Amino acid sequence: MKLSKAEEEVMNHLWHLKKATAKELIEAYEDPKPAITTIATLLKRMQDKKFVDYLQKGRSREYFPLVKKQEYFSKHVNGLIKNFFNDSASQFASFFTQETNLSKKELQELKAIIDSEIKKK
Amino acid sequence: MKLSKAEEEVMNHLWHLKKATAKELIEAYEDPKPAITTIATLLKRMQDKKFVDYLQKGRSREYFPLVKKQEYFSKHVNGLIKNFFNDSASQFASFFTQETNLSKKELQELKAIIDSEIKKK
DNA sequence: TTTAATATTCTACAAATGTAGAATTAATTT
DNA sequence: AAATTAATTCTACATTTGTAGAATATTAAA
Repeated sequence: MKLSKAEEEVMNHLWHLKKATAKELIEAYEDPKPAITTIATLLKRMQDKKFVDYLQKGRSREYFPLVKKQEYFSKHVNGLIKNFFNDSASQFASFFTQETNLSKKELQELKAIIDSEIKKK
Repeated sequence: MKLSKAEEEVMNHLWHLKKATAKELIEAYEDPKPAITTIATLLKRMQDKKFVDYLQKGRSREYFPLVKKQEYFSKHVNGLIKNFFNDSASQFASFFTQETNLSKKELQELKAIIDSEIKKK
């Protein structure tokens, strides 16, 4: 199961805030902010899909993520890789490295990360 | 503008084949293959969106991509990065490196690519 | 407690998507 | 030429998505 675009945006705010009410989520949006009922609808759908749950706090609900960004995202990336790069992560990686505009500094950082990953193997 | 999931799949086959008729595209699918009318619908929608065009070849049409995979994909990735990593490609990169299961060999290749990218800067 | 404010749910609806049968057109074979 | 086959277009329809007003319930303020 996957979140829709609009749901992903909610989720993203929620990951960031860790937990939040509908109202707080709206605040996280840029203008033009969506109607609160829109957020409510999305949250309900997300709950159906088991991506969030909530705790009743006073009169309102405090939603929280049921999946970690990492988890969600790694699945997402894997789908992407499968879809576009015939399941070759390294093909994707090299593409990525060449196409995104990483600065020299960022590339060096990335290299360091890769080095430490290599050491782990 | 973006392609839908199903359209992306057609596009992917098309990038691979370079050019193809609806029929040839279907062959590229795994079972259960979609109906040819489904492919036709998708191709027409993709044409409306200016992602493909065709040349009439005898009785049928030979479709070809109007956008390069690279182009399409780099936009796509950038959207993804923006969406999930607050526009930080390096954040995405390090995530990616740690989350996907690249082998030692692949990591070393990646490192080499990064090195050559660093040199270019 | 009447009223006002707030939160949540219902209902709605247009647009996009996935999917494909029916109809039509064009070419090929009898 | 008539019948068959193949390609393309039309039409259709169920789902999913984005969006939010109307209705309802709950709580706080007057």
